[in-house]
Amino acid sequence: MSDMHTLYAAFAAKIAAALAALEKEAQLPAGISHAAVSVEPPRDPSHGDLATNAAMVLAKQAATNPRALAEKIVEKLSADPAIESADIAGPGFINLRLADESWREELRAIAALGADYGRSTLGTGRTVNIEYVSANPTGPMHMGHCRGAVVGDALAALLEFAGHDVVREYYVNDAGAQVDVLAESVYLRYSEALGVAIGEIPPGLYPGEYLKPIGQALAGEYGDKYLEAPASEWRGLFRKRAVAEMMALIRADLALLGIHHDVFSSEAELQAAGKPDQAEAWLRQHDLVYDGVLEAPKGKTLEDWEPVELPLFRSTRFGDDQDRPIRKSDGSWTYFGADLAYHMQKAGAADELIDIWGADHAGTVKRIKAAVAALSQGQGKPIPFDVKLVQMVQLLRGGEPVKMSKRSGNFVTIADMVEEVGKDVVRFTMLTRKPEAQMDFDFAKVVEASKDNPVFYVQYAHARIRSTLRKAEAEGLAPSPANVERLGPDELALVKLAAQFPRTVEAAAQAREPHRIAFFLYDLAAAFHAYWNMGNDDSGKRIILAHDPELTGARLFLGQQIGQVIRNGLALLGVEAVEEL
RNA sequence: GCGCCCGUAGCUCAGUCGGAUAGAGCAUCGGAUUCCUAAUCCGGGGGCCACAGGUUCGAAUCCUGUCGGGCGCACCA
Repeated sequence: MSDMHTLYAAFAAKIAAALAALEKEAQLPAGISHAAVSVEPPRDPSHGDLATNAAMVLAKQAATNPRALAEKIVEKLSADPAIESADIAGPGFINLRLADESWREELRAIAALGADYGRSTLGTGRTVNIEYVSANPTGPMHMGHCRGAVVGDALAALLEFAGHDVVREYYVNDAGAQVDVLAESVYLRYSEALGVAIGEIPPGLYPGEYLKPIGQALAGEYGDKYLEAPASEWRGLFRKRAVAEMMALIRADLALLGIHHDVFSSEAELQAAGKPDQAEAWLRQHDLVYDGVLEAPKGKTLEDWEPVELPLFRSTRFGDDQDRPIRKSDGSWTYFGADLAYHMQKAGAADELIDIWGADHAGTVKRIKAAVAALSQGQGKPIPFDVKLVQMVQLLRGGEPVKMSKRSGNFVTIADMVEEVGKDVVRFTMLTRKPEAQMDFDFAKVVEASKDNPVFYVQYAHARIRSTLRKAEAEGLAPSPANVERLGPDELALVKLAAQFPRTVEAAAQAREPHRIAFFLYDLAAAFHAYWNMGNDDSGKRIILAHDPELTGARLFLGQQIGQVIRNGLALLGVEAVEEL
């Protein structure tokens, strides 16, 4: 389905046609760029329904002044019956007022497209791989993972709705030192299950209770077979088993948030397949990796620092502070060394890559972007690659910071959080802020069902609509498009707002900012609540009017479509559109 | 010391590839409920868009610098 079905796109096309006609008549020079021409609703509704800056941005190239050019454009547009008026305002804006029928047509379009209203062809034919969460498989998901998980998931849904093929991917870091520590921690629980007194968990190991069941399961399966055995005999087995169990735990936590990935990629498998070796060989051939010694860090003094020769990637060529090691001194891969190979693997099956990272990894963005650029260009398939950084969330309860201690394994888990405030509140709250700004998450505020909480506000608007439709049905009244011409200005104003949904989807997808959907829904809900309350002051403005089934049908139809748009938007955010509150 | 992110109303935040008189919620003050869900609505007050320069027809938005907050800064991930 073409995005030309939406009203804003259709009028952008009309303006383009007017400009083309002027070119043909040599009123405009041919071949000038129209890229800066925009068609948007003016901030002030009294200016009209649509405004374009075409005359202002083209005047210089056309060697004329904006108002003179605007007059010519207006002349062309005025011929269109869908355009009721076209006026020139301010420095050269062209304000258009559309015929009411245009808005009624859009209302019918919402009904016809239903759940597909707002879907775009923007990304058709492009596969985007979006990697998010990728938490280490060493324990349950905690709050530190939550925002990135929600933002990544909403972005994936948004890009999909905008026409892209989307691959939701999770990188399982099952090859580093941390999973050996995990294996040891599980071994301790295994011993414990066999009756060994383990006492305090030694520092450096994972102390969480969640490892106990794995130790017990292993004790049940293997008895005391590994109790006296050297680590070399059990480490691999325990590691593999522990990672599998942790990933099951993590998937369950993600499911609580409504998040499901398409692909889980294992770092260990990547290394076993020799991908990092291949990348290193190529980089060395092209003098992008060399053996060298790093300088001591500047900002702080490290007592145990000593110079070591390592294979270094020349990230300084790409604006990084220093070159970065791809292997450790024992020959094993650094995270970065494996990660660059991993990104090439992803690039093989996608046209674009997006990573969602926590802000604490900001320092590593330059090196990975540099490596991906170098490798993908060198291999003849340069790939757009975007790293979105998600800022920290400060957890509060009634204004006081929630204390967390990593050492004791005492942290706020996602499971706790979803249980306490609910999936919808967690998701919506995380999406009502732009990701690159820090945010506070206050348990006390967020569960207040009315005050500070936009989730309920939007859901309430939807619930009101559904409730009205139920009540009307009980009275034998049904929504109908038959008499939409009886809808008045207050009602068409709602349509005008809802009609911005498709362009909001496209703008949000292009900017990769799912939070714009959340704010749009808030505005639409507010407009509906205001409309609703008109019926409190003037009973003639209520939706259900027993004496006038035709007008009632038209208003119910309007409400039905507003509800549809709210549902479509909430679906992108992964928030439920409730029937009642 | 260096890098990245942020700085908009008392508080929490929006602000469309630069566009017309900078918006919303909370808080505060004043109103609306015999009536489709008042978990809602209507109205008032509240701003040197951190500061200083620059770019241009036009800057909260782009550039430079300063100040303030956060995050990070050897073979951790």
